[in-house]
Amino acid sequence: MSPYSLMDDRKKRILQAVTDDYISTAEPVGSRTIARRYDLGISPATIRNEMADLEESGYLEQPHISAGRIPSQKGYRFYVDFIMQTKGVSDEERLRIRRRLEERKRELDLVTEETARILAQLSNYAAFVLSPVSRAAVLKRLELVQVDPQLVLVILVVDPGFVRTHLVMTERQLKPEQLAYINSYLNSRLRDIPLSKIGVSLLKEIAAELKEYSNVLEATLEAVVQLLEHRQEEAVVTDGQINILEQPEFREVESAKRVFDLLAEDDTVSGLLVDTMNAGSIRVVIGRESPHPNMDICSVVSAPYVVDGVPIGAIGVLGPTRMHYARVVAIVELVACHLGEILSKMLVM
Amino acid sequence: MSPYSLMDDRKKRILQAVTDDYISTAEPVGSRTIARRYDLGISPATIRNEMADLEESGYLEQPHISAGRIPSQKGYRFYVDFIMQTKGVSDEERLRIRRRLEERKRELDLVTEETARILAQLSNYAAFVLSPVSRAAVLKRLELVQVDPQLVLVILVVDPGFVRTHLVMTERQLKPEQLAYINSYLNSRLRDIPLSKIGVSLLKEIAAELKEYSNVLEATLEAVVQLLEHRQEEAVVTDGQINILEQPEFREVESAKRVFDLLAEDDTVSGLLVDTMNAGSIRVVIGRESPHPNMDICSVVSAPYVVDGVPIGAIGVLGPTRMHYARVVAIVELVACHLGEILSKMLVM
DNA sequence: CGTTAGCACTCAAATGCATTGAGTGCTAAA
DNA sequence: TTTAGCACTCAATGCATTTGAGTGCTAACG
Repeated sequence: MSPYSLMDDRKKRILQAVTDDYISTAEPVGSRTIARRYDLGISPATIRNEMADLEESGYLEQPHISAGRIPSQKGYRFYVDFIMQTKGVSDEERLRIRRRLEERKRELDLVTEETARILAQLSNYAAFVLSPVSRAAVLKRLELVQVDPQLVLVILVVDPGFVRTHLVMTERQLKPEQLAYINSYLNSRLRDIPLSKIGVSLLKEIAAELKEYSNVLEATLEAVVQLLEHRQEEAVVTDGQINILEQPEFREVESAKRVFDLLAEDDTVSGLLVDTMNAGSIRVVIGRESPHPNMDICSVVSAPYVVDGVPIGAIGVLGPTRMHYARVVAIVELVACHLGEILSKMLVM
Repeated sequence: MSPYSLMDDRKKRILQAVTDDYISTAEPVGSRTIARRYDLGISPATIRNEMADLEESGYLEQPHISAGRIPSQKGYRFYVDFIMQTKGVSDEERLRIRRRLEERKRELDLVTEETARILAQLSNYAAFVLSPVSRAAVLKRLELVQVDPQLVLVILVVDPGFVRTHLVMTERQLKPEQLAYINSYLNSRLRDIPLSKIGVSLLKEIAAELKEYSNVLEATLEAVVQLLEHRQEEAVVTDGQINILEQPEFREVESAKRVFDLLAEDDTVSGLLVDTMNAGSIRVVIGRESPHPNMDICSVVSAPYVVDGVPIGAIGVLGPTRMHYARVVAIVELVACHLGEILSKMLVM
């Protein structure tokens, strides 16, 4: 028997009322309150009966016997899936989002940072952005520049969208012709190769072919590996952690600390975002639905962003389980959409 | 009359006992406790009398009339200036610091991040690092590389120690000779010029001289300005904010939030570090000695780090006024010293 | 038969009050 | 000058009481 078969329309409206009210007040909601505040045309007694049913089937729970009800995990889940209507974002806000992103269009890092900031400000929760990684990303160019008798600058240009540099010490200075030769050789071997194909083995092969320059090359190629890895590490940008402290459920420092710990472990957050990216659609993870123990008191709304129909990253908002889902879902969806559009302009180059 | 004239040796020892005890327990200290825990050879009554004197002259205060004493701001100041002995750091720790820094020696950003992390871990407070900026920094090289028909990569190499890149859109593709010409011209004008001298006026002048390429140059030079500014913004790296939540004085979320707000405003922290760098020596700022209102419940220990005798940056630790000054001062001094040494190896190139 | 009113019941939170204990200042004795 | 003794203060603690919002159950109502 599906659990939802028990859910008639009136129960739905009551669950909605309880959830809406609890989301905005953070106080358990009683039957009287609902009868007063929401015009359902039924008496507190009837509401009590319905609430008892809802509790029995697991959508509501009582912190203690003589308190009002609050939504359970299952209740939030039902609310998110079948009840709430995502709240439209005002045109003005929409415009502001777009404008702020446009302004930062120049550099990829800045766009992701700005996105995180926008999300945090709009949602009033903590926000994070997984930087765009493209499976199709290719090494566009690899350049060595002698900047000093003993220093070579390695420049990696990756398409779509980022540039990394690294300084390498060399023992002897290379002549310009030598450098030019190495450059053109490296580019002939590596240009337009997908990053995923560039591994230690390929690089070793190249080093062997150019072994007269092994001196420079070893360090250089090691740097290449590092740079490509380093990018992965850096992939998550966070903002708005402070907002966590505004939430009444985190008034006790203990619980706040658990959330901060959660945010500090990059793995957890980035894993979640990667999952969302792969899933390819907006996701709402409520409390213990996530395996992570510190997540039990939190929910996360996350969405991938898409360029040319391919998800290349994801964004997310983390708040208490009592999260303003309707609004946050709308915001996350909207921001993800704008971000995708902006990036598609930037990355198609 | 100097306030210190009243401070005989016994008073000093009592102030030390009170401060040490309060620093480790976070509880107001009474005369009995001191008599028991510290072997001063005097009775609680005597201690009471001395404490009354110390309170009168402003070194101690009472949270309420029937509680023990805690050090006042002035008390901490005296403790820091005249009483405490900075606590040696174990050789093992010393070695670990050095090794961790050595590992990250490759890239400047990584060194500052690692430094912040080390400081936070050792001190158990929040830590920050002002990235090295050298007044003597010069633009070592400015290179334009065509990476795509419509994209030019601007590379800035600054000595000492960092590289920035930026992508610029161009309307038409430049021929290699043209690019080479621009490159060599720009380098002839800008190479080895101190960053502080590179302003809008100089760049405008150059743009005028090369006005046949104004198309590319405008965007490029604008990017140069942005990059040099952007570096300033990014200058402070922070770590260990979570440690703040461990401190009993921040158990109330309100006060924790004030500190987080403080840390979130980059200006405050970076201003403080810049001051320290300019001052050229270790500084301890206690509570309201700082003008910033949210600092009243905090203290900061900060020290410049020095390359070739010149302070080029600063590091700092922020904790509650009840900070473990002796230990933190030792740590900050030590880390600053190691950082300076590591950087001098990196930057002299 | 679903809905509502009434009522007894529950329990967290707030309130009031006495107790405890760590701490103080003052005074007088050592 | 130091210390012992003593009266005093006051935050914190514990405990009983009250309050009030909320519930479940039952019986009456349309």
